[in-house]
Amino acid sequence: MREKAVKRACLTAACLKERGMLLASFNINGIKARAEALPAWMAQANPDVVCLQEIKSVDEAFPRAEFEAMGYQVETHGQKGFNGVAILSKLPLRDVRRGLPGDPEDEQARWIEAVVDAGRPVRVCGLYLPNGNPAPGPKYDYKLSWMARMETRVRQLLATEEPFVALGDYNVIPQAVDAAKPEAWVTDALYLPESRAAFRRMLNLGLTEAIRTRHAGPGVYTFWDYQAGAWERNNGIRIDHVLLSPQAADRLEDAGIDKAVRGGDKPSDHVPVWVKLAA
DNA sequence: ATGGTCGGTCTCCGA
Repeated sequence: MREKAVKRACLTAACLKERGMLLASFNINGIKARAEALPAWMAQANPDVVCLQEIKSVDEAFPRAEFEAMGYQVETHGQKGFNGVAILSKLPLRDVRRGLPGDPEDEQARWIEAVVDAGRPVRVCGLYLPNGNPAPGPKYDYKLSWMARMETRVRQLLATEEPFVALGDYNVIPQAVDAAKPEAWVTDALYLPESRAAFRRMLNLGLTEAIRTRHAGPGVYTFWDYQAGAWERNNGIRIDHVLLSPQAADRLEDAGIDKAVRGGDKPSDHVPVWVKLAA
């Protein structure tokens, strides 16, 4: 334990080469409600970088001091009541940007990015993609236009040929295998053909869907509804994703889902997903 | 076959 803590505190190039970089994403469904479960998971998983979604908090109300005391730099992009994203990092962050470009009228806090400036730098994009229900309707239109804006940003970042990771709650079930009961989702914005096609278009630009590379197959989910005993029945969907640019994918060592978190005390309806990159 | 839940707050809406 003690040895591990010392290792984690070490930011030299030699230490990074030895241990790589652990990046995670967790839709916490409210920072206040997760006041115990989130620090407990972080203390156990010890991610270098974690992107949070649905903090449901303004920046001033986010308990930053608690996470700073755990060794994290805290960058939030919050709003009152809904949405809200954050990046917490044990490694130094630079070039922090809040908001998805492409629509100055969009006031929803769903995108934050920053460059992790340690060893070989990696840009991290933390995202909370719109749910889009009910579909059709204005919320579905917003989802699809948001995804088009994200594709534009992804194309810009790909052109730099610098490694980046886009991780978060995508609110997209990519394939039938990613739902316990796909037939129940056929009219849902998370599974409609346009949503899936917009997600696939980004993959087809050359991104790697990291979780699928390690966990292909049925029964692998990241979200279980609070209703109807979904968790107990493993009636889940896989909607939290980690997409890697080609230069980040070169460094992929492992990827996973911390499924057990869903069975803990006062859980979010999502669980953390993570990737380990070589330094 | 069926009902059933949270979170933040806008005591309803979003998911």
